[in-house]
Amino acid sequence: MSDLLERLRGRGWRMTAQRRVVAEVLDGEHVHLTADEVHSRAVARLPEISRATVYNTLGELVSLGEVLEVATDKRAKRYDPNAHRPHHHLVCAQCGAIRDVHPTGNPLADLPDSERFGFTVSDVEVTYRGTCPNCAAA
Amino acid sequence: MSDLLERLRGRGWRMTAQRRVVAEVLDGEHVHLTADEVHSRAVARLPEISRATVYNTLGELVSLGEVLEVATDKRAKRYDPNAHRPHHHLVCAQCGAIRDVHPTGNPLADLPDSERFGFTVSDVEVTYRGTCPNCAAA
DNA sequence: GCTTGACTTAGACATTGTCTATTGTAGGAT
DNA sequence: ATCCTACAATAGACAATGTCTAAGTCAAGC
Repeated sequence: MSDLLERLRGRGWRMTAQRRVVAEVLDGEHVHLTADEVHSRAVARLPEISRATVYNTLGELVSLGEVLEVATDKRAKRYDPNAHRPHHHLVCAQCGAIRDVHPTGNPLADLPDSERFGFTVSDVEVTYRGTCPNCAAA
Repeated sequence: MSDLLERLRGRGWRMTAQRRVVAEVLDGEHVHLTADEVHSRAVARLPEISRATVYNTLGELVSLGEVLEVATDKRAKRYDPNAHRPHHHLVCAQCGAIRDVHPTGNPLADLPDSERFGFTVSDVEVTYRGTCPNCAAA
């Protein structure tokens, strides 16, 4: 994670207490947090940090490719710090729990040219849905 | 689409002007509309229909499995009337245009048991991202 | 043609995200 | 070490999307 801070500094990021805290929150936690959850945790460490700053910082991290936005079908976007290891997601349809998964195969290769409609396809996102053990037991 | 209305009546749906209009809007259009777009088009045919009714009706159609919710990473959920033919989506990262696509292969088979964490996996959603011809030209 | 419970309505409310004008500050220049 | 300045942070208004409630309306069975 100091890796992360180093990389950011290397890219000309001005280092501020707020940005450091946001980066630390993302790094310390392996669940995928919503922007609001990031804000709550950031406030715990730096009470005067504002919502706008958290949103701005998350947006910058996404632009820089250090963090991924994940749109499960829940309401809020989630932020995934695991941007450098490609992976997909498994989501519990009932409680919303998320796990990172690594399917075999390459879905990009499964989309024939005839199905690309002239698009330049750069990325695939695979979301598996199901029921987690906890919810199945209930 | 009268198919759809038949099926719904068969399931004990009370048929109202509002519900008919929502079903017609979804059926007549092959783009994936947001709830708000559905509302706008419904209002054009039935000016006094309320937003809440459109949301309720869409939610009911989703529960009944007649329509799918699609969460691209845009802000609003989109509603996909094509629920009975399995397909995935190709999204333009710039303008948000969506196409239905039919990749080969079966992503469900690509998720080994060891990567399922005890979940009962029932569904996969694949979203390809890229740049559409229009945006590439610009 | 009644009755009744499901449906619809308007609009308040909730959640998530964005923008703006102002104030603060990191980091280079002196 | 101090000063400058552009970039960053702040509070809070605003916007977009979605949910809920209380009261009125109507489809469908009798």
